[in-house]
Amino acid sequence: MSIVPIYRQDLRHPQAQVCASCGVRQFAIFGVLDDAGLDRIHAHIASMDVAPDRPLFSRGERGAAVYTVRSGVVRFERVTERGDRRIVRLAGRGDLIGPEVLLHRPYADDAVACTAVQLCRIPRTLVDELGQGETALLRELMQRWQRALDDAEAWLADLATGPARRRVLRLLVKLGEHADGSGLTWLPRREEIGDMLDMTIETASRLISQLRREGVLELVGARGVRLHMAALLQAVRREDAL
Amino acid sequence: MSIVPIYRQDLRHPQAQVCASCGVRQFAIFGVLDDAGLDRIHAHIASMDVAPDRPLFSRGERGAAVYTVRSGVVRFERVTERGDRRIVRLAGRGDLIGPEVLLHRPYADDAVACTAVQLCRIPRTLVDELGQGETALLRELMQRWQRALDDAEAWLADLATGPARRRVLRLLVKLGEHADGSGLTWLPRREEIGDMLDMTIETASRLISQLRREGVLELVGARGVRLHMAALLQAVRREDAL
DNA sequence: CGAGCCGTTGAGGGGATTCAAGCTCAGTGG
DNA sequence: CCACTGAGCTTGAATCCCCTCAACGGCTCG
Repeated sequence: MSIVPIYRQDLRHPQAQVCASCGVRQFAIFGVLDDAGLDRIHAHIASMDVAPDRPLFSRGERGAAVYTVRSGVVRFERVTERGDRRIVRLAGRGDLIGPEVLLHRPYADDAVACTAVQLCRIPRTLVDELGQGETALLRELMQRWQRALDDAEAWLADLATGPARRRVLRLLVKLGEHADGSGLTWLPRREEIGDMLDMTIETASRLISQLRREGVLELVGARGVRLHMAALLQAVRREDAL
Repeated sequence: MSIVPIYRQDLRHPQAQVCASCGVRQFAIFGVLDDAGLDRIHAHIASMDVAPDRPLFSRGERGAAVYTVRSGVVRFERVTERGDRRIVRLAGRGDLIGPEVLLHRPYADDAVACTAVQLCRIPRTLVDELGQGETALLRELMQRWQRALDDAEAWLADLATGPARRRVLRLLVKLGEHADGSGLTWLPRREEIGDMLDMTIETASRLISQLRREGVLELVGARGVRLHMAALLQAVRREDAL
């Protein structure tokens, strides 16, 4: 986990304009601030890289920062009382991670990088200060919260319902939302698919193989898939039509 | 759905001090306001009653109000693309319903009363105005959002995981949280249990009957249960211990 | 009293799990 | 260079849980 401070004092510094020109600025929490607002905060924000399968934080931990995802995919996990893992949500580019620390609460989930992940680390105190004056910032925060809630409910309705094949297909659709231009995206390990969809690794494997044979997807390397969206969407529709 | 305005101008009016003395005030969104703050808003807040199985609002509808639950249980539903209903969350006393309208968004779910429900109806514009000055109110709002998010994820981890018997047991535990003093609480119809736990009404019925025979619960009237918590919690533990 | 809804229970079949055996492939060290 | 190893993936066979289909009983209500 490497941390790089983002300097902006010296505008000629190569990283000087990182925040202002950040590609995800429009998606990120500080998108509502003008350049002057950014000037007040840039020095406190750090850029971070997290390697696949590395944890960002753990449930119960009392953190002092929230994060914005610049690139990559992060998963939120919980351990059920039976002792097995359940993945309850994914976050991608532009999503806010760990807003509960702004309320001085411990993190609600384990957060783990799925792919290589780039983050902006935002100290809690920074948001506390800004929140005094900037109502717009608070509104933006509420937007994020609502989006997360919506994602959670959609996950429940889409990925926790119906037979295994249907759940896998819907997961693929959701993974497709994080794909790059060519439809190439991250494919979880079979065990992770199992923890997302509440099924065994064998069932997950059988279904992925079956969909590969049907031409819905193509495995690319160890952790990659190329989704053939036409075939995928058709398969989903066929599944939903009874 | 009956609506009763809450007056406070005339302190001798029987409903005059409803807001100030409201039993759920500490749980509700305006708990952070002092009496002076309450004075500015009470005239705009209406008390509402909703009968069981009556809708509060529908997904996609552009509402102009949020609600606080004073008593009763409300469920949030979605219709999956396959066309069947999925209940994604419950809300009880003190919970905030429909905060997405504060962001000028349509309601995210269908909301339906499970039991008889008492609500406070709070117009969006009121929160908008207050939000300008009262940062404390915005913070309180964020608390609600985070709680809802946490509930949604807990629902996923608890009620969408594992074999049917386990899911029913955990649902009973969750329903027990909304119970009155004597352990008497609302029991969903078999069909509703099915929509919560993704199982058929037959499976739900079999398991409820089985638990009744085991002495975990007692049916009381059409929609009531008395939970025997000791036996229930023991059954849950036995389930989790493999 | 019949109609309709809701809940219960049974029998049979199907889909997912369990148990088990190979397979692929990257990394390691002889 | 290549066997060796282990983790992850695949596939098969048997079992079991849950769904499907079906019949029936209790209850309310017109």
